[in-house]
Amino acid sequence: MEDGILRTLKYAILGLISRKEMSGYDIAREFNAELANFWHAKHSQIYPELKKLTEEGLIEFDVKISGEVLEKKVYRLTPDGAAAFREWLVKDEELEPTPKDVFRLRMYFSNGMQAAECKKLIKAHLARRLRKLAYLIKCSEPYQEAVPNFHSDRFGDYIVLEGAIMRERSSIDWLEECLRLIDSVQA
Amino acid sequence: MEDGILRTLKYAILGLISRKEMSGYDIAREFNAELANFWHAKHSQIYPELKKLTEEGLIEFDVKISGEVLEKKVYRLTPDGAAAFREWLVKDEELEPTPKDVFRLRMYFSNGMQAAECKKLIKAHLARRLRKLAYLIKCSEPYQEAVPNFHSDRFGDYIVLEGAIMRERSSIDWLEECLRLIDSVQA
DNA sequence: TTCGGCATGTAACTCGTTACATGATTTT
DNA sequence: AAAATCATGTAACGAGTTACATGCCGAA
Repeated sequence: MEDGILRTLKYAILGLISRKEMSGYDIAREFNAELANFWHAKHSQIYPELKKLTEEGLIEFDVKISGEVLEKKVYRLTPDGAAAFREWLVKDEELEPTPKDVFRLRMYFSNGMQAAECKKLIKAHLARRLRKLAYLIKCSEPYQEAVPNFHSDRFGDYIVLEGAIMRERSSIDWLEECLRLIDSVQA
Repeated sequence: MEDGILRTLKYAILGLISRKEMSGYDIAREFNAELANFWHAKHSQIYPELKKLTEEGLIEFDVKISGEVLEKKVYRLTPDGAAAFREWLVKDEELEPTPKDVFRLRMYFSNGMQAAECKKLIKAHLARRLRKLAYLIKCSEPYQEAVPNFHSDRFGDYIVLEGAIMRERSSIDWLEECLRLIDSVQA
């Protein structure tokens, strides 16, 4: 009974490395691309974690040289690492606490604003959400012709992207509903 | 130009106290009731924050006695505190990074599972989400007869609850879509 | 009288961010 | 020659959790 704490970054990294060999830099790049729609991490968190996972014997690396001298550590899973990842992957966990949302917190206190102020705030937020939605839809274009096969790793990419789009649309619907409610309800 | 860091807990507490006088215990209770749908905090974080806000001159308290000796610190905003809260409330901020989601992370790596395993995991998660949705709908019942007026503090309660319901439905739609996709797409 | 809820706090720890620090390689 | 990107790390701090620690009050 270890791992009372979650260490999700650990498994995110193991999962990425299980797909293909990667350096810390590569991992950081992934965490700031499409993956960022449900997980992210900075290199300052990644490098120490890679060191720790190496010490725990879950991953190992070879040093590759780019150009003349620049060193690059390319990591892969050990059998222990692959087993640890597998075990985590199929674990059925309780719902996490709802993530914090500063905008919703503001809306909770909306009675402290003028209706006009509040609507302005919502409209600005809505514009950002619409831009984000447009970006996500653009990302999903390559998948629209044919849904990837379940056993390819593009299947995971595809479903989480679809999820992000649905989540974004739901936020937008809510914001529009808020605007309607304010108009219909202010004294 | 202070507050480069966010200190959102600070404003969540100021906002709660602005509605009515509260003790640390009361605040902790709020943070684990309906409010938990977009913000939460434990008493171990709240008490030190209250101390800090008092030192900063944003809140002040009277000690009330319950029964014979039990002391209770009832906090209220100072004028400075009210001003600081107002300023934060109407601030238009950038979109936050998408919140982390362990379940979506697992789905991203779904090609590491058998289709049957994956569907089982999704169904278990779906059941939890449906329970949560039922709970949220129950919470929203008191508001259904008449939408609260914009200037009452029940308006904020109402719209964030509606938002939580819409978000939950969107998650559920996505999970059902995932199940359909797996069925339609496995080799 | 015991149990659940009221009430307040601190300590140790994990997780995550920003900033500090360095240097090589490729592209313009 | 400069700028962007590749590449790896550490230090200091802020945010949040779990566990420790104490004690009162009201109801069954």
